[in-house]
Amino acid sequence: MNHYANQTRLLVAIDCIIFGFDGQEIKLLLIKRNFEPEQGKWSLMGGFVKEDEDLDVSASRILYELTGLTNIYVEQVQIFGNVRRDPVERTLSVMYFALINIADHDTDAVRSHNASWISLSQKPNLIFDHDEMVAIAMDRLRYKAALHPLGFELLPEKFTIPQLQKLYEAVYNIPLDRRNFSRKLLSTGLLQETGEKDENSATKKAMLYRLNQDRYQSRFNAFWNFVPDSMLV
Amino acid sequence: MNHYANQTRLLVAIDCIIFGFDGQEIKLLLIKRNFEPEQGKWSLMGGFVKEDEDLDVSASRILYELTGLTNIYVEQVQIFGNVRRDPVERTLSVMYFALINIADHDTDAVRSHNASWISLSQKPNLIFDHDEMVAIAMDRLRYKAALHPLGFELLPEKFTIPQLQKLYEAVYNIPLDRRNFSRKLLSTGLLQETGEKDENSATKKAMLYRLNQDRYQSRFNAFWNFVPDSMLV
DNA sequence: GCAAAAGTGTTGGCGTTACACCCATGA
DNA sequence: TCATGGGTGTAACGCCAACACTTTTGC
Repeated sequence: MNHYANQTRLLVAIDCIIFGFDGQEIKLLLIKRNFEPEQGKWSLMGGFVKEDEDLDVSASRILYELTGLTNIYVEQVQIFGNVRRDPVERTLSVMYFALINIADHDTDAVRSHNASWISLSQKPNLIFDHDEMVAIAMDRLRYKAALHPLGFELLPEKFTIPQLQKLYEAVYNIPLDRRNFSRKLLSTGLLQETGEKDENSATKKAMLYRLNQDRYQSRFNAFWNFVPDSMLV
Repeated sequence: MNHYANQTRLLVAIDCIIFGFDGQEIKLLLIKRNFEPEQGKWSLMGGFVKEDEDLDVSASRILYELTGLTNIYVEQVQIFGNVRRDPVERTLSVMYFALINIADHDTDAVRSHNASWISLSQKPNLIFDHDEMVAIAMDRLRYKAALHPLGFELLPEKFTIPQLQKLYEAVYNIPLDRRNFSRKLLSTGLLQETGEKDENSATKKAMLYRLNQDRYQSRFNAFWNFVPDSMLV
């Protein structure tokens, strides 16, 4: 037995929801399509899965093509499989979400793909079911970030607590108390002091921290709420 | 443009992790394969996605074939896509988990598929990557049940609080305090009294409740911890 | 010195835990 | 009437939201 007979084979694509953070707002990396179908419209970055390519590898390849980055944080969210989701031909789509630091990426690669960073609040309508994908990815981000310390991938390697707070405020669109946020975060023991300070500040310079990767991996499931319960209803 | 040229098409299967509860233990519905490949070994229930079938429909069809049940609680977990996960031929597999009340299902359909309910503690090794799928599904169940009131699908329509407690104890393999469990649960307002009592008990008969479906839907994300934080590390 | 941002302390309320106690049932 | 399991009460503790105060920096 070396193959399954009489079974349908289907096209399988990857679509990437790429989140970035510029210090103020959550942004999405979107492309204005200069190819068919739906040329001229906005969509997520995507591509077809190849014959000999694991799904995760495929997602990483597509992200690399657009951003020039390897070792990005990616996470499979779900697969979309409605028969008529792609009007050209039935295509399944595995949705991945990625978190990257906007400052890191390769601007040439982005430009050559006709892509741009667009804030969530100004997102245009996207093709197919891509709007729904973005909504689901955002929900996932909120859900996870409410329970786990998340989002370090969206910041520089060395970051300050106020920067991380800004990120959380952007994710949930609410203000958080500076003092409580800081204490809760430090109590996790996830941050290592670098001894340096943020020179960009015009006033008191905040301490720069680095993520303790080992502890982050091992204690990821030590749940932890950054957001008041009332937010999550 | 009516199709995508020069792209690989792939086999896509569904595999179902079917959880049940018998009042004491969490069980899995597994089949002893009387067909190739891997005839004679144990596996999850599965099947190929058809040409004109949405993924969720495909999962429901496969569950119906085995259990005779419709309107089962199913949830897509993730897609497995490693190139060599199926030794016969590359096959992607979309993993679904289902929760059903063991007492409900169609025993003839189960028997004709050579399937059995097997407690997690006695699970045999399964084919391909199905062991990994079960582990991931169990993690998902634990994760969700820690945050949301979950598992009503595993119980009869009318159930007692002690029954639900037994379920939670089985999911986490830990004892829970009867009194605290009961109060926490009632405080959610998710349970409606039926006025009836459980006649099966030999001692004091517990009150039977019914799930308030509307409230359950709308407040699912009102997070809620049944399990001490220490369990979740 | 002043405004603006960062860091440290203190409090009260609320939810959770860990118990003791009472009730219903059948043998 | 006793054993078993179900239901209600409560006190201590800990966490967290809310808010006051101090420190650093540049103009």
